[in-house]
Amino acid sequence: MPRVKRKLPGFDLGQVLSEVAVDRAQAIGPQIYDVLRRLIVQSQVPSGAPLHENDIATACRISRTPVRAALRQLVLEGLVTTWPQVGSVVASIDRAQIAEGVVIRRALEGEIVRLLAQQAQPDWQRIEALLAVQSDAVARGDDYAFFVADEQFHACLAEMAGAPAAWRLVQSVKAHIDRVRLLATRHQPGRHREAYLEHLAIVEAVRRGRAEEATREMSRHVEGVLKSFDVLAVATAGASADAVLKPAVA
Amino acid sequence: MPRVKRKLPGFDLGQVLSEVAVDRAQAIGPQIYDVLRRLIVQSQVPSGAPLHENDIATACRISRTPVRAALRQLVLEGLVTTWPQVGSVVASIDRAQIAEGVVIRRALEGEIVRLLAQQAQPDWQRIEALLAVQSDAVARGDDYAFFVADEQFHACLAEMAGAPAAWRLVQSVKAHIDRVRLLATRHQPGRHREAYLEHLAIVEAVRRGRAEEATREMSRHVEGVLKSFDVLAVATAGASADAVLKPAVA
DNA sequence: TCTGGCGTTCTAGGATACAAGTTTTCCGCA
DNA sequence: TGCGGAAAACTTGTATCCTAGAACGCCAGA
Repeated sequence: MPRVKRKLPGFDLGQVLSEVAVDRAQAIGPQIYDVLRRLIVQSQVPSGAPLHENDIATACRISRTPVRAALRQLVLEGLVTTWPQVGSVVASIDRAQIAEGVVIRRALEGEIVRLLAQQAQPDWQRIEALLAVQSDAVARGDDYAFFVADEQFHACLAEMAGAPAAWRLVQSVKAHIDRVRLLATRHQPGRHREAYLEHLAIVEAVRRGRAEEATREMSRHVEGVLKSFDVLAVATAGASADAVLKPAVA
Repeated sequence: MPRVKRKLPGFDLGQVLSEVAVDRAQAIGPQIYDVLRRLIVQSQVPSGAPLHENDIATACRISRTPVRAALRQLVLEGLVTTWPQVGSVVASIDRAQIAEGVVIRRALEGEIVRLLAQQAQPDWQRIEALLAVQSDAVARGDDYAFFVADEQFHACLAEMAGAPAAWRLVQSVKAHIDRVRLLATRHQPGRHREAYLEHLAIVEAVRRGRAEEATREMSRHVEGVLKSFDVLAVATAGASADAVLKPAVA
């Protein structure tokens, strides 16, 4: 079995990338990185899809050099797998990785809300505004809007806790987790309302200065993705030979 | 004032790199990354030293391509700063960054020992062996040997806890912390003995299954670097215009 | 039909060439 | 001597070319 398929049936990377407009006045590498990362996280480029440097370069009308830089960074994040002299593919999602991501987020974001509850003087207005956006997104059933607001909410907490580096680390594991969350969304109609309520609980605990409670609520919140994974595993079982999720037993 | 000095007085990168032997049978980029990272962490290439792609490439008898790959990765880790069209330098060390590194390590490694104390069946023989090496290094006053054994000790804990991704994240912040520790070593003659005793305390707590105690001991342990930073700040105050440490007020 | 070997084709890695932008240098000039 | 300012000499960023190695496909042989 080849490690990298030439083409993934029913998927055309060139078509997905054809609308990408690169700004030649800015550095190209980071732009390609941003585009590819977003496409992978939102599963517009599915697991196992080949990411050949040449294909991407020609689709975006640029050379391979900035494409290589972007792919290397995605490899470091674990979103892409590259086999030397063979090719690159979008990494598949396995449960162990998600589970460890949960451990990492629990540790880091738990610490973030603990710091917030203990010492910082949060900008409540900003948090309230983000919660309002989430509430609105839930009411409208706009999953993508909720996803964006959720990202901003967590980033806001980290920023107010004065932990920018911690947030960068969280982001690198959050990418994998978000892939699962976004894929599972349509199988979990009520999940976003749940997540919103968990956010409320976290904020309430922080507001009252209850560090331990805030940490506990954050743990519960980030652990939610494990359920999403299992829902997704059931929903996609046997759906396709090119499994989105890596089999539990490799 | 230039953002990147052409040359740092009293320092010759070419000389440091002249002994580097690249294995043309392996990928070159990762080799250069490893070399540069080690040189920076061990302060054999000091803060502020220029890292021009061409200099490195010619010194190692290779092209700029793999050098660029290595530098990009070091930039992501925060060990190198690159200004577009201007140049790259070894990043300076500032206290806020170290402090946040401590927070991150406390969160992640605290979680690691908590997991170990709660569930895992650690390989005590391996831990004991590493502790013995440390004890030996302390007795001989071999700072570098202790550094290596310390790295292995922490890596061992993470591995046994089944948290390889968490360990990778720890490593990325540990690099900055190690720079401080290694620089401060000669100003803190008893520090390694202290660190060894802290390791013992951590292991003892884990062995007894006392998760909270293990976490607390790990916190104390990783916080030690803040003292090292302050010792170093005093020792190097006014030592040089090209400060190793970034001034508290930028 | 299956299998094994060999040549073609494709891939990423590295080297080299060129472009765009910044810093330094140096010369005319007051 | 001090000061603009233009040009030279750097830098990193991008494009293109070459190469080693892996996978595919064809074909001969059983």
